[in-house]
Formats: sequence, structure tokens, C-alpha cells
Amino acid sequence: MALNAKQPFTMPAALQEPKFSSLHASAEAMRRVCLPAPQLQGNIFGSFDESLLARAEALAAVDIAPHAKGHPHHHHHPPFKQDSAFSAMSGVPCAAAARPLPAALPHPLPRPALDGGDLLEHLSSPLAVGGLPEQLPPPLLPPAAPLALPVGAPGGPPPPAAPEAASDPRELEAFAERFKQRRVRLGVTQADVGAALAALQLPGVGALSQSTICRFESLTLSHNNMAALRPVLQAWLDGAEAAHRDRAAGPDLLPGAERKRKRTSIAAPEKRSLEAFFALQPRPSAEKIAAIAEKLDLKKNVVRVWFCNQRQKQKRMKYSAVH
DNA sequence: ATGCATGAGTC
DNA sequence: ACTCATGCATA
Repeated sequence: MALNAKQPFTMPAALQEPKFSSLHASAEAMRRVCLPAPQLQGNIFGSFDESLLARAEALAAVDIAPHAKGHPHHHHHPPFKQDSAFSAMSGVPCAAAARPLPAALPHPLPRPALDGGDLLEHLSSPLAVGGLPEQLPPPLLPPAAPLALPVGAPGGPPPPAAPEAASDPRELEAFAERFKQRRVRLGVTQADVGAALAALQLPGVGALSQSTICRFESLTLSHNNMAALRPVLQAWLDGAEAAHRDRAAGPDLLPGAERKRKRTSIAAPEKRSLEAFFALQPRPSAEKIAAIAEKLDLKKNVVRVWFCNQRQKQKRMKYSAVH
């Protein structure tokens, strides 16, 4: 039990500026306010639920018609090493919407980037009235943009001077790339970085997983998450490069081996259906989730979590159009 | 690199 | 019961 004293990573004091914390709070509040109307659907067409399910299933069905014989088997994967040398692999298939700057003002929501684009194209029936839940008008940036962007200094990548620049998506992207590059140069893996973070003993900062480091480098984290992690990773990088110059250090790394959690895998056909449902209704009620779960023969909780993760995916950083 | 999951904080 | 930050397990 003393193997890893993992703390839930509370942001360091320096990062807990009201700016961020209040954003978290208000972001949700605002989202709620902006939401059209939770369940104003099921009344017009009576048994809307079934229509929805049927519709989504139909959509999912046409998708597979061509050749797939209901064989949820996948295979053919390129060999993959977790080593830093292989981190160059960059897929990121899912488009996502970037969050507008949190610092300036509580922006409304990101435009959901459609994952199942094709599916939506078929949706012009009146049944789609429930759609566009998170849709909202692009309010753009605040009229007053006193942002002095000193970052354009000729000579090279300027370190973040103003806090405004710290949360600039472009800055974050640039940093992420530099970070990865330098990390690789140091011959350190993503997992190593995560573990090394604990050794820095920054207040409130424990170790991070390979997953998180990977996601940081590939910008597949929320904007806020990226902004919060940046200073921490910067700190590690500084230390690591310093230690590299006068190589004298050699601490860290204590692996622990304990297995348990099992990861349920949702088969391709079911996944297609879920995606179809999601396109129609990203936020199904508990009842609908139950119905979907039954139709697909999945555990209700699995379906619920799937929808949560799907929504979270949409909110990840990664380029969108606001640049 | 990414899919499914957990847990804290909210509402 | 949701969002958000994270992580284990696995393709």
C-alpha cells in the first residue's frame, strides 16, 4: 500500500487562481443555462423513445450493410513500443472542439465536432428536434482585446511571459511539441516523466501516468487541463535538462506490479449503434440509457459511462477553427 | 495511443 | 447523475 502515494493531483497553489477554479464552477453553470430544455421531446410524438432507438439502430445498420458479416473482430495492428522513440506516432482520429480562452471570460460552449458526421446527414426528419443541445451562437472574443502579445519576439520561442499567453491554445500547442521533442532528446519515456514528477515534490503534484503525458503531448486534454499541466511539465523539463548537463543524478523509478481492473470491450456493432444514438441525443435520460442498454445487451452502467466519455471526447483540445 | 473506468466536486 | 482530471488495461 505504500507503493504509490498517489494523490488526486490538486493543482498547485500557484495554479489555483480564482481564474481557473471559478471557471470550472461557472462553466458548468453557464452550460446549464444555455441548454435548451432538458426533455422537451417525448411529448410531441408520443413514443419518441422507441422511434429514437429504432432510428438509431437503422442508422447503425445501413452503416454495415456492405460487407461486414457482423464480425466484431478487429486485428491487424502495427507493433507498438511504448518507448519514446515510437511516440512519433500521431493518430488522433477524433476531431474535437477547442475551448475558447477561459481566462478572459466564461465563454459559451465549444461547437461539438461531429464524430459520426455521416449519420447526422441522414437526420432531417422532425424527429431530430431534440438535437443541438449544446449548440450555441459564436459570441466571439470580447470586444476589448487589450492583449499585448509580446510573444512575437524575434529570435526563438519566447517563454510565457504573460498569464494570458499561458492559456493561449497556440502557446500550449507550441509548448507541447517542444516538450515532446526535448523529452525524446533526453531519451526519457512518457512513463518516466510521469514518475519523475513525483520526485520534483512540487506542492500538490504527484506522479502522473503515461496516459496523461501522452495526452498532453498530443493535445488530447481539455484546455484547462493543458494549461494546468504546462507549468509542471515545464518545471520537470528544466530540471531534467539541467541534470543532463552535469549528469550526476540518478534517482527515481520504483515500479510496482499489481493487476486487477478488467476492461470491458464494446464490440463494433454495438459501438456503431451507440454512436448513432449519440448523434441523435448526446445526453440521454436514465430511462433511455436503460433502454439502449437493454437493446444492445450491455450493462446500463457501461452505456452511461460510454456516453460520458463520448461527451468528454468532444471537449478535448485539438484544433478546431477558432484560429 | 486510446478505450473504458474511477473518484472528487457540483448541482 | 453529470463534469473533469486521471489512470489501468489493451489494441
